[in-house]
Amino acid sequence: MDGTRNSNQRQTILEELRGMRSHPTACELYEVVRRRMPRISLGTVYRNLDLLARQGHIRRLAGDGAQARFDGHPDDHAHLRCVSCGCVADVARSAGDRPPALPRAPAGHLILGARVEFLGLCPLCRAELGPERVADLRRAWRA
Amino acid sequence: MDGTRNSNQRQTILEELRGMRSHPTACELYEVVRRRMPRISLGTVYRNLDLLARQGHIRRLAGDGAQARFDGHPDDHAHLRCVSCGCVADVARSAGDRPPALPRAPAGHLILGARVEFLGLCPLCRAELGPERVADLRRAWRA
DNA sequence: GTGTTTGCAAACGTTTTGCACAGGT
DNA sequence: ACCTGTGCAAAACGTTTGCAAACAC
Repeated sequence: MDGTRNSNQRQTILEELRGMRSHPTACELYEVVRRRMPRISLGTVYRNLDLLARQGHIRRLAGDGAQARFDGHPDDHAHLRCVSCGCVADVARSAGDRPPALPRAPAGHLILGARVEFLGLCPLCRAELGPERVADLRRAWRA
Repeated sequence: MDGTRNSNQRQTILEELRGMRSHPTACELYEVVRRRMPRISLGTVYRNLDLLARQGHIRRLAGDGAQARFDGHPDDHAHLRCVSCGCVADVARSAGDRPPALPRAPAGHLILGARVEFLGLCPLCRAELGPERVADLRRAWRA
């Protein structure tokens, strides 16, 4: 029917990812899984994360340039990404907000959903930039 | 005051990026700029894209894993990213939709705005996956 | 003149891939 | 038994960095 089998490795990777509330990179998850399966390889972790993401069981958060991060809890929280350094923080989802209406898909495409990502500054970058730069950014975003 | 100078390279990179409606990767932009400045180096393109993004003049779109893409028109259109292959298509912004309300920022953070990214399937991946897989994805996203 | 920016090339870290073998069904 | 999944290591890829020379101010 499907061709995909339930390997121990895949199950363990999924369990461990589900078990953590953070958004680990592939390497971080590799380290965690390795505690239960010392002989697992990094390549296997990558292959399975890719597969699981394609099947929609987990979500891949694009790292802002370099590392991708993975989210085992696709639906409970929103993310706030620092526009300066790219780091990600969780944002509590408030009661009122609802997903944006889905637009009509361009020809041939299919729209499944929407992801809202909040953009801003983390404490470190905010301090590093200083008040003037921060004011500049606020102005730029207001436009 | 600022320390940054207006190099020819930086100006050209910004002009070319502003001149295109797509979301080129650094390499693609490098190729384009090279037609005007044959001796420019890829490193310079990266350095300037990074600088311009930090200053808020352009926006870096996190590639869904690998390449980062850059957007010279920060505000006119929404993006539809294929959850399978990661490619990006433009979506016309319809009149009704407005940016989601901004939540309270976690301590120390500053929220500047929100980006909505639609997720779905491009025509190629939709065909490649086949009706059953597509139905699975629809179900997974409805949850 | 001073300090930023560039070109070049080498280094870096992440991700992917080829292959022989192990493992699930 | 068949064919998918794995471990391993090497390669590929995007991106960053060190340095001396070039340039903007």
